[in-house]
Amino acid sequence: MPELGKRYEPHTVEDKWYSYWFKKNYFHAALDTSRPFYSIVIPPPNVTGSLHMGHAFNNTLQDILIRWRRMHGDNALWMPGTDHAGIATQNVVERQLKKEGLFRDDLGRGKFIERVWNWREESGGVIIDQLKRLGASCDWERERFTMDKGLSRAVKEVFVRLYQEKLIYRGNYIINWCPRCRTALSDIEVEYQDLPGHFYHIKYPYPGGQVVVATTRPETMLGDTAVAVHPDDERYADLVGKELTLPVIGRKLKVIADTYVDPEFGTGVVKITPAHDPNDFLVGKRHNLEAVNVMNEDGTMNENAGPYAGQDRFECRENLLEQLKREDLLEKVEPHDHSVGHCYRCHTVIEPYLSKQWFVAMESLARPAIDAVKEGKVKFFPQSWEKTYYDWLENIRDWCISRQIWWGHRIPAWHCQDCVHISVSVDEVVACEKCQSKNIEQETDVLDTWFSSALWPFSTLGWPASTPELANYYPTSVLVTGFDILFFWVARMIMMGLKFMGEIPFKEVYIHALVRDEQGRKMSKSLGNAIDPLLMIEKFGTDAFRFTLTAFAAQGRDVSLSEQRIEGYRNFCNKIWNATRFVLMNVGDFNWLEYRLDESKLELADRWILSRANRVVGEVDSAFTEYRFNEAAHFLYDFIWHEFCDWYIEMVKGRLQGEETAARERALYVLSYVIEKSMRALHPIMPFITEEIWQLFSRGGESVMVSPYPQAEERFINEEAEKQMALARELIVKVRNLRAEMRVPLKSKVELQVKNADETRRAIIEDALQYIKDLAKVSDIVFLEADSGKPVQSAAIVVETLEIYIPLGDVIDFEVERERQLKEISKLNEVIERSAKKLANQNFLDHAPSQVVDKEREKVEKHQEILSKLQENLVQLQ
RNA sequence: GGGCGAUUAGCUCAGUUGGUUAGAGUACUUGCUUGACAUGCAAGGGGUCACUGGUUCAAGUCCAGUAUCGCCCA
Repeated sequence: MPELGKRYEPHTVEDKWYSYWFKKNYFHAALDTSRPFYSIVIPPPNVTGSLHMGHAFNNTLQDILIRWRRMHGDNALWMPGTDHAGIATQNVVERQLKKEGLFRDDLGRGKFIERVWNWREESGGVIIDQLKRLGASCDWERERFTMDKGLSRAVKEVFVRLYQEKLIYRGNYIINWCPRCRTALSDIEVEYQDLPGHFYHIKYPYPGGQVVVATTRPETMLGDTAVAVHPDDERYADLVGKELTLPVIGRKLKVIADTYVDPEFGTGVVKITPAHDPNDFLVGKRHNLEAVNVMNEDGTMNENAGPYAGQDRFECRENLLEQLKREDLLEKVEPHDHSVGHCYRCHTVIEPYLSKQWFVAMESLARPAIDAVKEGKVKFFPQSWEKTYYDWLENIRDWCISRQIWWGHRIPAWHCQDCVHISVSVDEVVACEKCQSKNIEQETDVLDTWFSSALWPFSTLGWPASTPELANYYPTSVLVTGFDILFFWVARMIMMGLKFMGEIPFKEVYIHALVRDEQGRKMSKSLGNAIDPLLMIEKFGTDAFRFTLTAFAAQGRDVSLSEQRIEGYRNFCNKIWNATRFVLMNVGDFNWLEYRLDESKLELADRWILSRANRVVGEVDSAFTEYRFNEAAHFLYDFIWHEFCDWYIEMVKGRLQGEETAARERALYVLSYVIEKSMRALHPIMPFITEEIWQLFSRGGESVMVSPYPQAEERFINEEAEKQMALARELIVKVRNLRAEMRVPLKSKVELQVKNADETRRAIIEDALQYIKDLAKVSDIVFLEADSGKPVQSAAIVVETLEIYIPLGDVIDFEVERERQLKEISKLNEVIERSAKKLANQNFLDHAPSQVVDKEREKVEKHQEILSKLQENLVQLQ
C-alpha cells in the first residue's frame, strides 16, 4: 500500500479524477431502459457568465443528487447547457465594439450577429469549464445552447402554434422600456426601488382660474392629453368638461371624470399621459384620448416635447421645472418617496412607453399550471413557495415577449409591405400568405430570452421531434433553482410543458436560497463582498468548498458564507486524509476484501462503530431523499470526525500495535470497511477526495462514482453495543475531566476503584477495559465491595450511578475536588427539581402518555441516586 | 398598502410530528511537539431560545399581538 503525505493536496487529485471519469464516459447517460430514469436539466447559465456563488451552490446541489441517484443505479441524466442571454450578451459585444469606436449600427444586423457568434466561439461558455472544476458530472455529450438549431426550431414551433391559437398577439400597449438597452422588457424584468423623489405641484390654467396637478415625473406632462378628477369629488364638480391649457405646449386639455382618480391623494387632480403611464393609458382608452409620445427610444425628448426636443429626459425635467418656476406655474415641491423601476440588466431607470409589441396571453396557460401544483403533480421543496407561485399565476398579466435587440430568436413573422398582413411560419416565408406579394420583410424584433428557456426541459431532449430521450427522461425528476427565477423560469416552464408536452416538466422543484456574505448581505460586485468560487476552490480545494455549501444548505434559509467556514471544512478533508493515512501505515499486506470476518469475534468498539456506520449511511440516504442536504453533510461530518476518528481510531491503536494478529486484522478490517463505506456515502458531496481514497481501499475497483450507494446493513445495527459504548465514553470523559482539573500530568496513570458494580456494568467495563486504560491513561481498574470505604486522598466520580474512586496521593487538591462536587450537585439538583415538579403535578400524571411519565420517574430515581453519592463524597471531603 | 420569512452562545447557523440537562462550527480560556492529523488532541467557560400574552399536564417548537430586520408584490 502506498504511503500518503501528511496533508491532503486537492489539486493534483481533482484534475486526475475528473479526466478519468470523463475518459470512462461516466457522465454520459445512455438510453438503457432496464434501469429507472432520473433526470435533471441544468438551469442554463448565461453564455456570458462566469461562475459565481449562486451557480456554485445551485450546481453543487444538482451534482449531489445526480451522483447519488447514479450510485443508486438509476439511469441518471444531467442535461447541461447555456443560455444565449439576449440583452446581456449583446451588451458584452457592444462594449467590445465601443472600444473600437463602433456601434452595432455601423456593422448592421448580419455582421453584428456574426460577431456575437464569433465571440461565443472564442470566449463564451467559460462557465462550462468552471462547472467542470466544480466537479459537475453533467452529460457533456448532450450539451445544448438555446440558440442551437434544434432549440431554435422548438422556439419557432411554439411561437407559431401559440399565434395560431391566438395566444400570441401584437398590439400597441404601454410596456417597460429601457432607454439604454433600447428595448422593451417584460413586467418582471423591472426591479423596483424606493427612492426619495419629489411631488411637483403644477398649475394648469383655464379661462378664469387654474387647477393644481401633482406629479412625480413632470417631464411627462408634455404628453398630457387630459386632466382627470373623481366623479364624486365635489371640489371639482364644475370643472369637469372645462378646457385647460397645458403649460409650455399650449395643448388644450379636457377635464374628465374617472373613478381611477383617488381624491385623497395629492390634489385630487391627475394629469393624464396615455403614452407614458400604464394607468393613464387605460383612462385614455376609456375616454378616447389621444396618446402623445414625447420621447425617443434612447430616453431623449422628441419633437412633441416642443422646446425640449433633443434633451435627455432628466435634463428636460430640470429645465422644464425652471421654466415653470419662472412663469409662476410651479406651486410647490414636496419631498416624496416613490418606487422607481430599473432595468434588471443595466439598472437604468425604466420608462413606461407606448409601443407596438408582441405578447403572450397568459391566463389560459396559467390555469393548468396552478392545477398541476394544487394536485401535487409538481411538488415544491420547501412547500411554502407554492403560495408565492399561486399568487403570481392568479394575477398574471400578459407577457411582453418582443425585444428590440438583434441577438436572439428573431420572431418568425413576416410583414407584407403591400397588404399589411402578417404571415407567421416556422419556415422562411417568401410570399405573403394573403396577397402573395413578395414584398415582405421579417419582423426585426427578437424574442425574450426567457421564451426559449421556458421550453428547456423538452427542447433539450429533442422536441418537437419525438425522440427516445423525450420519451424516457421527460418529465424530469427534479428542478433545482433559486427562488429569484420562480416567475421568470419555473412557472413558465410548467405552463409551456403542460401546453406542448401535455405533461409537467418536472415532478419536484427544490428551491434554494441565496448565498450571502457572512453579514447576510447579498453578494454583489458593487458592494465588493462577492466571494469568487474559483478562488475558494484554488485556495481550499473543490471538496471543501462543496461541503461548505452543502452543510449550509438548510431549506428556506439563506447561506451566509465566509472563508473561515470553508477553511473549517478544508480541515475536515485533511482529517479524512489522515485517518486514511493512519490505516495505510498499519495495513501492510492485509487485504480486507479477501479477509473472512468472524463476526462473533468482534470487540465492543468494532460492534459499536459498525452499528454507527450503518445507521449513519441510512440517515444520509434518507436526508438526500428529502433534500435535507445540510443534515446529510452534518451526519457524515460528525460520524467521521467525532465518532470514527476521535473514538474508534483511538480505541484500536492498542490492537494495531499489539502482537495478536487476529485482533489486529479484525481491527484493520473494520477500519477499512468503515472508510470504504463512508467514502461511498460522502462521494456525492465530496467527489474527489472520496475517489482518491476509495481507490486505495477498493483494490482495483473502477470508480466510487459508479459503485453502489451504501445501504444500512441491518445485521450490524447494534443498539446494545451503542449503549455499552455510551457508558465507556462517559467514564473516559469524566476521568479525563478530573485529571485536567486536578492537573494530573499525562504521564502519570491513575487507578480506578469501581464500587458496587452490578454484573452487567462490570462486564461492560471489563469489555472496555483496554479503551479506558488507553484513552483515560488509567493503570488499572479494581472492583470494590459494596461496603468498602473511600480510599484516602482520592477523588470520586459518579458514572451512571456507579461510584468510582480515584486515588491521587499527593496530587489531590481538596479544594478543587470540593468545587467539582458542588458544581455537579447543583446541576443535578436543578434537573431533579424540574422533574419532581412535573411528577408532583396530578395533571401531568393524568394527561401525559405513560411512557413519558415512566421516563420522568426513572430519571428522578437515577439522578437522586447519583446525587446522594455525590453528597456522601462531599461529606467525606469536609 | 398586501404577502412571505427571520429573530436561539461573541459571530454564523441547526433544532423533524410539542416530551432527556437546547446542539454544531467558529471564536475564546487551559493543558498537550500523545508514532494519522498543530489544517491536530484533550478539557472548559459561554444561551431569560426578540418581547408580551394565550393554548397545553408540558412550548425554542403551536396560536395571537408587539418590536426589529430581510425579501417579494402593488
